[in-house]
Amino acid sequence: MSVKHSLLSLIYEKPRHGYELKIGFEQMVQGLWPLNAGQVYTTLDRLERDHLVETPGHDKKDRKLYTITSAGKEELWKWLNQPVGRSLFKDEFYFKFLCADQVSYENKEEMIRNQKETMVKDLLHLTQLKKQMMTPENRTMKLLLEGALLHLDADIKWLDMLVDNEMA
Amino acid sequence: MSVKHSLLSLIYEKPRHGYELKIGFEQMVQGLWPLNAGQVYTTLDRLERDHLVETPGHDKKDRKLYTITSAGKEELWKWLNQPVGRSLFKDEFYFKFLCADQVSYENKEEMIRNQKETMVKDLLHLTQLKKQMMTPENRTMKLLLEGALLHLDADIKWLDMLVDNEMA
DNA sequence: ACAGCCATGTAACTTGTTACATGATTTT
DNA sequence: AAAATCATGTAACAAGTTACATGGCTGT
Repeated sequence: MSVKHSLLSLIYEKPRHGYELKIGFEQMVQGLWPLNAGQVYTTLDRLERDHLVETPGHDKKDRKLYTITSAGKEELWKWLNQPVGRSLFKDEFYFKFLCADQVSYENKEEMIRNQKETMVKDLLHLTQLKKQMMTPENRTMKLLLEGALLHLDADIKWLDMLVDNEMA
Repeated sequence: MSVKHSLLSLIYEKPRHGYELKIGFEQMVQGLWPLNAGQVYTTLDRLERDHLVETPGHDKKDRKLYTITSAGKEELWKWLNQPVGRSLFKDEFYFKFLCADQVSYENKEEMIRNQKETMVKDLLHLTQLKKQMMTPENRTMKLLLEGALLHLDADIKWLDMLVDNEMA
């Protein structure tokens, strides 16, 4: 969603080199968002091009150290304060369902079943993950997981409701 | 999220020309997702390049008529049946909040307040919209809106919970 | 005549993403 | 020595998005 801004966040914390950012990112998202290493470098190139980060020097092992610029900080604050919108179609499933309606899709029930299946899997996975969040530095992640689990609960109920409605 | 597939859906229904697709799209999403006319044409070019649509002829007013190919239909069915994933970071706000945590953002409360504000606005807007969905052909949209409203309710409550938690 | 919508398109750019290449260092 | 991980990068593409140009048609 915004690899770019997450890298800015990590660099803001302290100057880092490319690989360190990859590791930092994965820690931050608890491996829930796999990131191709290459993407770190392409994104860093673009950040540097836009003067949001700089590379004033290297570390002892000659790895390029990225630091955030003042423009970079501004961009980061701006992004953080910008509310996210597009309530209805933020969730792609709504959009898919609308398209299915448009084409009078005959397989809506299977579609819903598939969606529910992955959501139930996610529910279990995130529940597991939440259990592991016991230290204070995991407090935020735990809050997010709680939010996500509430979402999933609601979604699954809504999908059940949809099925009832489809059969009527 | 997938303009491409929505255009396929509209073309599947019946052959259409570019502008008709723009109008169709906007009707479909009830204007909730503004679409630049140009995007229709760039997307159509790419669909044609990938042999998902064809332009076998023109209509009376010499407008290119797009029709869906069998490959296009397959692609559409595939997309419809593919469940959407990435539960946690599907919602960009979660990700933002994580980044805010990473940088020890001091303005979390404002961030949350801003987010809540737009969500409340959305809530009102979508509630209005839902009231207008009275005809049978609006049945699906009404269901989506109900889902989205449940989501918004849950989100707003969660945001309130976050604020409490931040102050503790 | 003029405003406004109908209609089509292009050039340029952003972000995300992958596949692949390459070599160093560390662990087993 | 072989395997794994550390580490950096490039080329290419997908999808979204915008600004802009252009001209026709329609109603007032």
